[in-house]
This record gives sequence, structure tokens and C-alpha cells, in this order.
Amino acid sequence: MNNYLPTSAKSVGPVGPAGTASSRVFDHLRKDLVGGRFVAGEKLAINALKERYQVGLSPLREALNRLAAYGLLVQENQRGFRVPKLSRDELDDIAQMRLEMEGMALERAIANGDSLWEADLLAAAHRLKRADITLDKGEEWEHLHTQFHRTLVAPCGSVWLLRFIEQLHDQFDRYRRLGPKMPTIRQELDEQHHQLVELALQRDAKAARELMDDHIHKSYEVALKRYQEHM
Amino acid sequence: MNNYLPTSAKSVGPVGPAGTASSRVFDHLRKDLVGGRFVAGEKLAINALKERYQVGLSPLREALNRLAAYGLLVQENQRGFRVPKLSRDELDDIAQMRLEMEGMALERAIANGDSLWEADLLAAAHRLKRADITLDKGEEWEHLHTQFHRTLVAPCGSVWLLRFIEQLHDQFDRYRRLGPKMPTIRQELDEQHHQLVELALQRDAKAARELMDDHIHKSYEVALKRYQEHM
DNA sequence: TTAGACAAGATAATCGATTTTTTAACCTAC
DNA sequence: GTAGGTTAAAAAATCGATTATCTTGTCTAA
Repeated sequence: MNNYLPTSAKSVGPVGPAGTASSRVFDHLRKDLVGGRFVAGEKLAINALKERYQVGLSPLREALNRLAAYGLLVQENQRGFRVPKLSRDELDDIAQMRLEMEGMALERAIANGDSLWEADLLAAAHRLKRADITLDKGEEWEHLHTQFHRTLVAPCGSVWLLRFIEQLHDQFDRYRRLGPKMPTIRQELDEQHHQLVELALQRDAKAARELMDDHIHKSYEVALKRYQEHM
Repeated sequence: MNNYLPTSAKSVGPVGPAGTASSRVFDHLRKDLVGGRFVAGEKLAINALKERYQVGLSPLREALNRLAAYGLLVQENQRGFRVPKLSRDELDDIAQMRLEMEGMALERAIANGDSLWEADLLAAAHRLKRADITLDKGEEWEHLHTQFHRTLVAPCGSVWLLRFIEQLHDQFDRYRRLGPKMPTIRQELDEQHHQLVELALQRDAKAARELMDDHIHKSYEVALKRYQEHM
């Protein structure tokens, strides 16, 4: 796998003893930014972050620089870092791009994926369902959800497509995770995950893409609602 | 414009006195990496870079962190930074993604672009032609070429699409700029720029996209040849 | 009253030195 | 000879302090 992000950025669980302070704080900040722990538009007080993440200035600044290049922060020369503002236009843009790119990736994955993929996919879907049933809609569910979507498109054959999709997911989740749960739509979305697996296993690319479009569209409606309530 | 990169990263000319050391070295390193001034796979000696760019350790490391998150460097925890390797597979991936994304962007730009865009486009094409005629195939031509392609897709309406295209261009140019000029194909490509402008002004999205596909395909052949000679 | 100048405090950026980790050379035991 | 272990040198990461820049509040002059 051609990988540009530092080791920790791809790691799933917590970074082991080998992780640098810079990477640990990058991971942590990334999660916090995506999870909505900062106010959009807010200026980051570097000294406060030093305390919060128990880290020195140098590794903290390196992490902030990475996050800015990744798109989860805005960097303005001589005036530090801020959390990007949210906007309806951008949400629309992100959702539209997800439609295009994840659709493309899913079609390719269905064409390329081998039986190992099928197994991974079933496993990822199962783990996600367990979390659904136990009503865990916290960090653990978020992680399994990300993991499921990642697995779904993994064998698309394009490192760059996967990279862009990952980035778009992070951006999308800044909107989706603004507010509290919405159980009704949530359940509908959860069911689609299983239908996606079935269609993928049947290698029905067309139907799978249509369902994926619908899935992203429904998620978009959730995100939009939360964005509007949040205003 | 929703902008995540630091001020300097979008600036066209040299950064003014307001630029930070970090941003200056980011710009400079980016140019050098895209222009092939480093050997692919090479490990960067940070102390040597300090000398080369006349900058201290902190701003240099911040620049390297940004470049890694941007995809022009690979960062491995505890063992510094290296220039990403080149591979046939990756070149194919990048070219394929350019086809998809720039095609999409061009169609949208043709649908959205106003008369100011038409003027900008004519201007960008003209400047590029001047550089062609004066046989300047150096940094200046490269800059005008980038600028032309940027202008072409600018009004596509998607900040994220533009961002990804920019990134792919940088990656593609790591291959295209491996070797010396190839005057014959070069001339052919230069002519296509003007045909692209004409089709754009005529709002012929279909023909424009086909020509863009051909343009990228021809560029791909150049890049591939250089990559193979370079091995 | 208000635009502009100024100074003081706060914040960002950078530097030089220190600590930690990796790399490579060498040695020893099998 | 070679695998495994030790250590010295090199490199990466981090820290603490300094310098540069921005921000805010206050004052002055029109």
C-alpha cells in the first residue's frame, strides 16, 4: 500500500509506544475535530491545546500543520490555526463528491474484489451490526462504521481514490456528527449497510451503486438537518 | 473561497514579506519535489535541507509535515521523511483519476462559467502561447501551464474537486517532469490547449471532455515514456 | 466624535540545546 | 562463518527560551 500519511494516521486503534508525540496528537485532534468537539470557526488557542493534549509546542505545531494540509484546519500565516467554518454550500459539495467518488469506487471494488474481500466485508458488517444491536452509537460505533465503508471500497484499485474518499468522509462527518442521534433514520441507514453487502456479494454493481447513492443521500439529509438545527 | 492551505500555498508568485519561513520553505520544497530535484525514494537529510533552504529546524519540520500530509513526502515515525517512490501502477492510477476528475470538472465549468471566465481563459491561453513561442519550457512555462489548466476548470463549483485535481497535477508532474523535453509531442499538446479554449467558449461540453481525455492520455504517454527511460 | 498613532500585552513563529531513538559497526559465543 | 548482543555515532523528535508579529485599548489631533 502506497501510504503518505505517517504511520499513526492509518492506525486503527490507539498508537503504541512507537508513536511520536506529534502523531499521537494528530490522531487525537483529528478525532476531536471530526467528532465536533470544537466549534466551527473557532480560533485554536495553542497554549490551551498544549495542556489539553499534554504535549510540547513543537509536536503540537507539527500536528496542526498536518491537519491544515489535510483540510481539517485552516492555517493563516502569522495568525495561527482555526477550525474551518461550516456552510451549506460546502456540505452540498462534499455530499456530491462522495456520490461521485464512492459510487465509482464501489463499482470498481465489485469488479476487483476477491473472496478475501467478501469475508472482510461480512466481518465488518457483522461487527457493525453488533454495535447497532447493543445500541452503541458512541465512538466505537463510529469507528466500526468508518471501517465498514472503508472495507466496502477497499479493492477499488486506486490508492488516490481511497485517499480522497477518506478525506471526504472526515469532512462529511463534521456535519453529520454535529447533533445528537436520530434513531429513526439511523435505523434505516443501518439496514442499508447489510443490503450493500448482499448486492456486493452478488456482484450487482448497478444496484449496489444505486443503493450507495441512496445511502449517501439519506446521510446527507441527516447531516443537513443537523447543520440547520445547529445554526 | 474555502481555503485550507496556508496563504503561501495558493500564492502564485513569490511570497511577500508577510510569509513565514515555514510557508516559504513549503512552497520551495513543493516546487523542487514536483520538478524532480530529488531522487524518488531518497531519504531527506534534514540538516542538509536546513542549509539548502537557509531555514531553522522548526519551520523546516513544519513544512515537511505539511508536505507529507499533502502527499509529496512519506513520513515514517522516528525515521524521518522520504521522497515517495515512483511506480507504473501509481502513474496509471493518477492518470486515470485525472481523466475522471478533470473531465467532470470541465463539464461543470462549461455549464457554469461566465464571461469573466471566458476572458480569463483566453488570457491564460495567450500567456501560455507566448511562452511556447519564445521556447521557454522552463519554470515560467510550467507555471503558466498549471495556471491554464487551473483556469479551465475553475468555475466547476466544487472546492473539493479543485483541490483534488491540484493534488493530482502535482503528483502527475513528478512523472512528466522526470526527463528532458520532447518537442514533437510537446507541440501537439500545446495545440490542444487552444482547441480546449475554443470548445469551452462554444460550450461544447461533450467535445471538450473528449479532447481533455485525449490531452491527458497524450500527457500520460509522455510521462510513461519518461518514467521508463528513467528506470 | 472619530480616524489615526502609539504602546502594552498576547500570541505566533523561530531558534538553540537536549533527549530519545535508530543505525551501523563491532564483538562474542556457538 | 554467523546469529545475537553491545555500544558508539548519527539522526529524529522534543523542549525551553527568545524573537517577531499581531491585537487591543488608549490617547491625541483634526
